[in-house]
Amino acid sequence: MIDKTSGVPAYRQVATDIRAKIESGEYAPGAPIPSERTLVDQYGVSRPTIRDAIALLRQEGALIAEHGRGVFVRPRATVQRLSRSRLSRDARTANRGAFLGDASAGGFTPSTTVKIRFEPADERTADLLGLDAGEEVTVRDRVMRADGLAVMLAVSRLPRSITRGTAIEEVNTGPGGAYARLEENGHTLTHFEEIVSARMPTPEEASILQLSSGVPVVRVTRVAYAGRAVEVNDMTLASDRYELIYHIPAD
Amino acid sequence: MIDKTSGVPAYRQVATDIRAKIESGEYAPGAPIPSERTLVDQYGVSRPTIRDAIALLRQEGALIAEHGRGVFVRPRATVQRLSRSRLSRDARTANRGAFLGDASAGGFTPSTTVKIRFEPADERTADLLGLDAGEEVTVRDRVMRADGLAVMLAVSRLPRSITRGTAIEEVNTGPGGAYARLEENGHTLTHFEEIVSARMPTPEEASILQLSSGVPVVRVTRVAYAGRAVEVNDMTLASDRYELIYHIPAD
DNA sequence: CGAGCGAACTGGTATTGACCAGTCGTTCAC
DNA sequence: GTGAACGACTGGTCAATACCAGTTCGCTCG
Repeated sequence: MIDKTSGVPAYRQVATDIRAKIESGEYAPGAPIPSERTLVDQYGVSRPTIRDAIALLRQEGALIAEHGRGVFVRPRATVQRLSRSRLSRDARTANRGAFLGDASAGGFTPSTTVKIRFEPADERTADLLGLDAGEEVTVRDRVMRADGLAVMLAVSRLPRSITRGTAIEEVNTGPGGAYARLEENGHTLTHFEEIVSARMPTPEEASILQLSSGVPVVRVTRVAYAGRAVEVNDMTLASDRYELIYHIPAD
Repeated sequence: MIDKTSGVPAYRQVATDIRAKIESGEYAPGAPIPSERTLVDQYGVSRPTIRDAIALLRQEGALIAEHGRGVFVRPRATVQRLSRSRLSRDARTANRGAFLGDASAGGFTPSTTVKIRFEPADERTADLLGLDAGEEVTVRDRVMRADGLAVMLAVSRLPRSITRGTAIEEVNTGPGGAYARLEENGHTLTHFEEIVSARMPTPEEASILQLSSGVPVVRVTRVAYAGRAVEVNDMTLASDRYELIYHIPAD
């Protein structure tokens, strides 16, 4: 099965073979593959070599290992497809915020934990919000959960000068969320800008979001404008549980 | 340095220590960390253990290994920030297509390779384009490069019934790109929908995009509508070289 | 009959040792 | 002086082996 003269490392040959068996359906999604020691016999290589192959496939997200149970083909992702296309005023007034709007569309039970703090603006925040570095900002640090499972981390920063005395500085921002409170105080929202990227999670993020290894996070930075920039929201999403949907007019 | 009684695996303790030294600046971005064999002496563990620690940090994207040279702290990503906010008719008429529009905004030299083929629609394509499975579609398979470096793979599928006889079936679609040709033929574009996710690359994608390990890809599926769905474009982007920017009106 | 213990599996961690394969500086021959 | 070759580094691969830790299930004992 393994060609030692090909120049291709043995562990890669094993990984390629297992990958092919996953794609062909011989190893079905959710089903276990043979144990490491069985694969050692099958391929005639040592256990570290088999483990290198499995590590590669785990990094690709194709396999999931469970201590004491076995190694499994990653099941198809739960397509939660939380539509994030709507930051419309209608949606805001109907719900309590953007995430709760996603929730009612996605058919899951949402919950959030919020921590409020105040801090001086760092350079990036000051730049995005048009403040001087060091000006005080209100920070809303949130963990969003869907049916109990954390799916998103979000850190909002707003100039304290426009949140003072409003429910935005409270854990519960009230009906319509922080954006509704902004509009009530004369900051009529004009548009949003979202910058999307992806990277591997830090160990802390992986722990909070309970990410299996090989699953990246999507990073979204949303800047809300009401004439001026009024909010920077840095969101970190589990890429295997969240899809972003954008609606773009043609002209 | 390593506490063998703590219950925390040695390779994780080493990884945590190296990560701290990166964050503190003791190991600077772009600079090499000590060689594996030096770290073996420093931490008093075996080489495979050191390699496990380095593998973990490579997977997190914190380190880059270069055979024969050393292991380096990943330098800050080149923020190319190719704005992809514009699918407007104005931008189309001014350039040759969406990617070339990004290019003129980003200040780099673009190049593409295109392969055209025709095939029956698979189930997903048929579903998205509102076709019967098996109907013929035109497939435009492209590799986009910025200053010679591949940054995006894109596979567009359009019903052959609306591309027949147009430059969309040619390698060079002419001024304004495929979207301009569609509009010339009576398919006035109304809106686009983009579904964004992320995952780890397949080995083939990693090879074409020259991704270092630990760098995920962003997946964007764009559906273009002209009354009906007229195009499905599956794009794969190198997340360390591309940021997506979306502009969202407030109401 | 049921609860619990233990054997036999699973993957996880770690060691020692060996050799291959790139990179780069130095040295030696021309 | 210059260029080729060598040596001393670097990381990459692989083996054989040992023991730890979580899971599962069957057998035994109450």
